[in-house]
Amino acid sequence: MAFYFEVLKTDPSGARLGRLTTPHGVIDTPAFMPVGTAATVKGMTQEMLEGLGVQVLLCNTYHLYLRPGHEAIRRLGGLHRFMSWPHAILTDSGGYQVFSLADLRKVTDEGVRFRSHLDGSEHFLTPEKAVEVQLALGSDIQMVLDECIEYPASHEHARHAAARTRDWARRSRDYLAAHGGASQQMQFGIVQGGAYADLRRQSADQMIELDFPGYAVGGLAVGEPHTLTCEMTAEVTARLPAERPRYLMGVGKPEDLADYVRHGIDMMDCVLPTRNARNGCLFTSQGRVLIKNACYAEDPGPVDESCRCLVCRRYSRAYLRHLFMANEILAAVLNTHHNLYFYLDIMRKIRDAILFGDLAGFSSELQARFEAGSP
RNA sequence: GGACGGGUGGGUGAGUGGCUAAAACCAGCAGACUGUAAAUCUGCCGCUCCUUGCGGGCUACGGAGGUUCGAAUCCUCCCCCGUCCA
Repeated sequence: MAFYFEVLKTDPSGARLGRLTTPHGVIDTPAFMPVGTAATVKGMTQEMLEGLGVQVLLCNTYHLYLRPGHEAIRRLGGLHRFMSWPHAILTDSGGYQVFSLADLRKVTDEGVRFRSHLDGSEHFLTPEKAVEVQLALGSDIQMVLDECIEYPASHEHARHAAARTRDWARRSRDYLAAHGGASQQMQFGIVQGGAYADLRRQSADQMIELDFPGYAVGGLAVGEPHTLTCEMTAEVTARLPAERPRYLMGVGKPEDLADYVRHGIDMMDCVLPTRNARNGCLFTSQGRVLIKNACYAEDPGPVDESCRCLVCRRYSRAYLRHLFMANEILAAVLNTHHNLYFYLDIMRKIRDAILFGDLAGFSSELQARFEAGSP
């Protein structure tokens, strides 16, 4: 079996230490997946990512379908070879673009009509098409097309989106099976339901009924309070089968990662470490450092005293600020490197904490540090 | 020496009588960023006062005068800068 998920240890909190085996390597869970939307984690080379210990990347169906085109990538030997990433890849379905490109699309039961953000051309993304594109890309894990909605949203709207997501999930599953893809790629169903517990439970049950090899919780972290994100997540994970991986999509802030894990989450992804890095926001053990702040102009110290990453070991805040202010490309590279290291380091510590039975302690320590504010 | 052109807030540079503390961009200061339309976006950006308000006062478009109810904008002289001619 090319895919294999095992839970090695379960914490009393519900946190799980696990291992997801894919044709392109093992993923130690709980795992954080850097976002490489357009087949690149902006600013990072694949070698750098490997050096950081990244085991799985997230890439995007919608973006790669538009450019360079999934067929081109197929002809070039698939996404792994195309982007020279021999490790695991999870592809998102384009469901998030239903949310983020709300002005450029129209959703119907059949699918989503997008007007390309690149050239205005029209494209119709159906659940089947999303599966087809992801098959062409050859990712290890593919996501079903879902309808991610905004927060706040009415119960009615959330119910409709969840129902549509369920229908799309069924179509996605069937399409993959009909094309013999189920043995090549793991397909995750996505639970929706907005901020409504009853809808979340219902959506979870429906996804379980469809019997996916893995499940995702989508439509969260779109503006709602963190406690609500946790509540919704808990509603879902309480019902999901223990032996299958759970992926909370699009989270989160560093200080919140352990909370999600404690609610039974195995996988997460987020643009925060990479995007914020490019915008000059560095995550540290003492809180956020906005490196462009004037107070760092002549600060010879490292970004984070207690960080062991290459950037913190070698460069000063003053230098990083200079690079940022001067609009140097290296600023994005170094900042991204640090932030990803920071995230992956937290995940490492989380896994250790589960192993040693002290996740609660680690979690509150994380929260406390961030509440203390910026250094 | 002469002829043109030009001197605007930290910079570039709009603005040719009131709607102008003065466009826009840059620089600077601060903030945001959660399955990436993001190396993006937002706010502030003369000084000052307070009852922080589409609030008051002061200063400001090379300098000094003047015209006008009102001038960065018109007039006079002066000082600088550029180009060209001697």
